[in-house]
Amino acid sequence: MTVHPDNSTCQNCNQRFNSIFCKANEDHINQINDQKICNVYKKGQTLFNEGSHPFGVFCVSDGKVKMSHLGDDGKEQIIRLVKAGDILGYRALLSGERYSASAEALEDTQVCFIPRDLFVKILKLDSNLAFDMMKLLSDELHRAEVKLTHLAQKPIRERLAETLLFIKETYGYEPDGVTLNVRLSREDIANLVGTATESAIRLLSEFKKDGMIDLEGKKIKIMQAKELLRTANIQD
Amino acid sequence: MTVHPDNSTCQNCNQRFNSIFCKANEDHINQINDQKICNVYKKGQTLFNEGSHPFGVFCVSDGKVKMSHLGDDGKEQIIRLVKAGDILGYRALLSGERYSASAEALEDTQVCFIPRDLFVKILKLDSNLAFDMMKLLSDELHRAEVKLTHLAQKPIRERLAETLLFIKETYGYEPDGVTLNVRLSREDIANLVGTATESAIRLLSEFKKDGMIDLEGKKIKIMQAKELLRTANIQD
DNA sequence: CTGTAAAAGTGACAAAAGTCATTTATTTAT
DNA sequence: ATAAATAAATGACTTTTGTCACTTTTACAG
Repeated sequence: MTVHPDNSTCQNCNQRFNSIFCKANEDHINQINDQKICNVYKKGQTLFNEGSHPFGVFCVSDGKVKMSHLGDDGKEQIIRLVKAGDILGYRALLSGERYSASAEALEDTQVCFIPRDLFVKILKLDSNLAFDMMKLLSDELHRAEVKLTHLAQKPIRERLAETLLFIKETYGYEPDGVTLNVRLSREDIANLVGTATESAIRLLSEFKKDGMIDLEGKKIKIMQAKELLRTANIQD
Repeated sequence: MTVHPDNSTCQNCNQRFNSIFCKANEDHINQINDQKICNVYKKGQTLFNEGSHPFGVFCVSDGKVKMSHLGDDGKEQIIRLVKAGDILGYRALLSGERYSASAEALEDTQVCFIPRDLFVKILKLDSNLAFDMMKLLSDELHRAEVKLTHLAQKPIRERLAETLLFIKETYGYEPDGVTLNVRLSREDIANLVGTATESAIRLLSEFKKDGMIDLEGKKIKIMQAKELLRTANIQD
């Protein structure tokens, strides 16, 4: 991971005006800056595990993280993809519960940890931040409810197409304008779609044969976004 | 529906200390009482529809409501069961979006409408309420994520057992101590489980044959909760 | 009441998706 | 650079679940 000297303070963080703290006042930003603990997680490393206690929230300044539940039979279900500027770990903290999901770095990722008490204090003092937090939770709830409905009602083919578009929305393209800007294993893709790895592999091959995508190892290129959207069959 | 004269003010509402407003101060309760608009919805009537604008939140003082998404192919997915003491309509309001779900009374239901501006104002002034709201959203998000995982990974038999236990948790039993205190159509049950109506019917019959439940029209009696729990195969 | 519509229930069949075994390719560590 | 481990791909097969057509039962309006 590149070292970002200008990035080591919250004031100069490249996500300063991109995160939920964008509207926070200088005083609060300074307090966060004083108490934050920065950390780099290598690809595959775990930020926290399902079942452990939350002691604060994580703020991602660079990198990518997946959050997942372990199903009752040990199969992973990915419930969220986290990008730079996002925070994570707030759900359990605000519920007053242990983590219900695990978080794992998808690539080398730079994260600042904000202690619980400070986060809660600022949330109490800054009602705008509290409203932004409620909006964030409401938006996530919406996403979860839509996903839940699609899992119950849509065939895997449509869900895979939707998932690819979702990855595009979340992480965007590489400079070439077609390659998804993240490397996911076929298993991760399957765990995002909610299907068996083999089924995901087969359908990806079909999508390639149909010319909608192109596959080069873990690189996925979106060749026909429109056709993919049609395949996803999204009406909302 | 029985008329509750003592129930017509928030101060005397039988859900006064059961709702999210239980810790609100007297002044705020008085303001809510002054501005609230009470209404009775008959069974089958709609409180609001997916796609329309939220102008406030609903507080249920008596009755039961289902909230559901319409899937892309027109099939309904029930995403929440609402009981007396619960509020509804807050998700869209806090997101600043239109309703993403519809709400329909499952039986005659008494509801108070709290205007948007008042709700937001009190939320801004009372940080405890704001935190309770964040907790509510976080809990709902957790529920949605668990449900999403189960939809992706568990067979319908397990999900139906889980759904019956969920209905029990939500609405409890009638005085006999075994009959679920709500009448749902087979279609509603299927839309809660996320399956075809015929599959739900078949499995309910199996559960009855196995002695776990008893069916009398729309009455469902839980005969062996433990066996049902084992069938649900829940590890968390 | 009683006819009509809606809901519940059933069977046969088709489609979708998962599982298992095996091969091939790609990483990774030494 | 190369062996070993891990991931991807593929085929055959099974299981699960959905669909359609139909019968029976229940609810309800006139």
